This record gives sequence, structure tokens and C-alpha cells, in this order.
Amino acid sequence: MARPRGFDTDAVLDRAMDAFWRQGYGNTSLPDLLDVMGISRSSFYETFGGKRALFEASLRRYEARVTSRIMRALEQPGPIRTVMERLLADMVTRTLAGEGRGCMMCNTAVELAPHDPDLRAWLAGSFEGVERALAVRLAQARDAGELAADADPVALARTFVALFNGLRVIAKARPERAVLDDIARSALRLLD
Amino acid sequence: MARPRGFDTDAVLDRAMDAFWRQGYGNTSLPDLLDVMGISRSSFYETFGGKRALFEASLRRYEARVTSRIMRALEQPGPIRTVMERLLADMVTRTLAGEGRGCMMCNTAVELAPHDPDLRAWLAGSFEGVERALAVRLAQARDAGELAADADPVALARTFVALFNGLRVIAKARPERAVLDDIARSALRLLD
DNA sequence: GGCATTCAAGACCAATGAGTCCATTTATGG
DNA sequence: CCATAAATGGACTCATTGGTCTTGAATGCC
Repeated sequence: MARPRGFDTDAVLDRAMDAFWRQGYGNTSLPDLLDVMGISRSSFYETFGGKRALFEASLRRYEARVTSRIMRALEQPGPIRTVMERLLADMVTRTLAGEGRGCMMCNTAVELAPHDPDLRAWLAGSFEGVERALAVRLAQARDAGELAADADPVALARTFVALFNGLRVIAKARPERAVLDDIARSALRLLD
Repeated sequence: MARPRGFDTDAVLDRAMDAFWRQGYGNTSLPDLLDVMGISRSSFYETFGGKRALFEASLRRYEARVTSRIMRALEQPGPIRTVMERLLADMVTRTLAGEGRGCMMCNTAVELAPHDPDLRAWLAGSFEGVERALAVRLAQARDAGELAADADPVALARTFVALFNGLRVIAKARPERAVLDDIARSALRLLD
């Protein structure tokens, strides 16, 4: 038919995601994006529709990756304490390796959620999904006698999700392993 | 000498602080600021020096208020559990009343810390200050037998500070009392 | 009452923002 | 090898950005 696309849409979207992740929505200009994506303005608008649409695509992509990683971690066999320990250790390592990027969901919640009801609702749904999966796993652990019989899986899950986000925020100001390790270690005490 | 200032510097700074708090640094334009502050461009630059200087003044003002409130709460007599319970309950109420503003320190950490070493260091110092005060109070409680003998006050303090921030982030996406109450309640279990 | 100082209003600036459009390449199907 | 359709580069619009400057009115102290 006609000339094929000269770039890999997914690879280019990945680079855009990284830029948004690193700098946020408002602080990433179109020239910035075109630069890291390596495509022309025309191709940009033709392929992705605009800055806002590209951001939403990036965020969905990010969310899919992160939540699937958490879900996979929760499906691992073994005692809940081990599972959460691995999850938290992985998060600490990734956070430190992220050079201040933090978590794109968290960043977006802070930057855009208050002024964008649609985005806010979407973020709420995502957080709720993680919370639910975590609550299910915690309920299983409780039924298996690993947790106190009066433990509240939902409340506990919510607290862990809050702690995940808190960890990323602290890391923005104090990206020190000692600090993040302390947080991860103390968090596990919630399971005792 | 001359004509006195026609506006109350502190009151005007308060309104600027609120705008920055609500919208962040990048999303608050000069016209926005002049509008809420109710002063002219000339007075603005004469009195505050510029947008960046005004932001720093606003942030210092915010930090002083928030940390002093936390410090006061920690100085209250009574068992540590009661003290923390009050502190968290107050935080939840204020967060819900804040209409999505969250915490200005947290917002700033997310928006600016990764790209601004000076600000990052300043935020780190502030977080560390709160952490230290909290750790001191927790150590007292441990020595008084309120906490387990092997409790780690510093790690616990770091975890609470992370949780404070996590609470604000979650509230941006899910400003529901039930959620925040669950987090506050579970957090207290760290003291058991 | 005059001098000093600060006020408000607004013109002005250069830089940058996102987004549109067109003229030119480029690759493929026939 | 040509026609077609998509990809491309770059010029362009127009609003907005933070910041400077000038002007003239208002106010208080001596």
C-alpha cells in the first residue's frame, strides 16, 4: 500500500513514558518528548494524537507493568511474610536504581489527581485493584493461621499501599538504602 | 519616611502559599499568584524578589507550621499510643479538609526534589528533623516499657514519616475517610 | 508643603508552550 | 517503473510564560 512506519511504536512509547515518569506531565515539553522519542512533530501527532493522549498511554503502560509485577509477587507460594519481604526488598532496590523517578502513579496522583477527576478516578481504581489483591492474599494468610485471627486484611492492605507510596516519596528526598531498608523492615512488623 | 506598605506581607504570603500548595510550583503562574495575592506586579517583585524566592518563602512557612504542630503533638503527656493516635486522627481530618492539597512538603518532594539538589537537601533535613523528634519520643516510650524492648525507634520513626506521606498521596486519589482511617488504625499496630 | 518612597497599572520583552499545516521524501503494490 | 499513500521535516500560529521598566498617583515624615 504505502510507506511503512519508520519507527517502533512501542519502543518510542517506552521512551516517552520514561520522560513523563522522570519529569512529570507539566515539566515535560513537546520538544523534550520529540527529542527522546526521536520522531518528528508530524509523526508524533499522527501516531499519538497529542501530549495528553500520549501521557495517558504512557501511564496505562506503566500501570500495567507495575501492578502485574505486584500481582505476580503475591502469587508466589510461601508464607506471607516471605512474600511481602521479597516484594518490599524488590521495591527498595528498584526505587534506589530509579534515580529519583519514584513511582509514576504516585507522581501523577500528586501532580494531576486534584485537578483532573477522570485521572483521579482511574488512579483510585488502580490503587483499589492492588489493595484488593493484597487483601485477598492477606485473608488467605490469616485463614492459614499466619496472621492474628483478628487481623483486618483490607485495612492492612490499604496500609501497605500507603507505605509503598510513602516509600517513594521519602526516596525523592532521601535516597539512602539505610532509610528505605528501615521502612521496609518495620513495615513487616505489621504482619506480626 | 515614605508611604507605608498597603498590604500585609504575611497575609499575602499566606495566600501565595495556599496557591503553591494547591497547584504546585510549575502549575502556578505569575498571573495566578498576583490574582490571589491581590497586589501588582511591581509590588510583587519589589517585595518578594520573584516566583522562585516566593515559593521558597512559602515552603519555609508551611514547613514551620506543620513541623511545629507535630512537635507539639509529640510533647503531649500520655502513653505513646494515645499520642500517635491523636496525631494520626488530626492528620486524617486535616487531609480530608484540604480538598486534595495534600502535604506541601510531599508535593514538593515529588515535583522538584529530583531536579533540584538544594531543595532536596532541605527537604531531607526537614524529614530528618521530624524523624529525630519522633525517634526520641519512641525511645522514651520504649524505656518506659510501653514498647517492646527490641523495638527500633529510628526505624519506627522513619516508617511513620513514610506513612504520613503515603497517607497524603493516597488521599489525592481516594479522599475517603474509611480508607484513611484504616491506614491510621493499622499504623498504630506498629506500636504493639 | 515638599521630599521620599511606595503603590498600581500596564506596556513591553524574549523565550517557550502546544498544536496545525504544507511541501517533500520514501517505500510499497500493481 | 509508476502511482499511491503514508511518513517526514520544518515553517508557522498564537497564547502564555517569568521578568523588566516606565509612568503617575498616593501617602507619610520632617
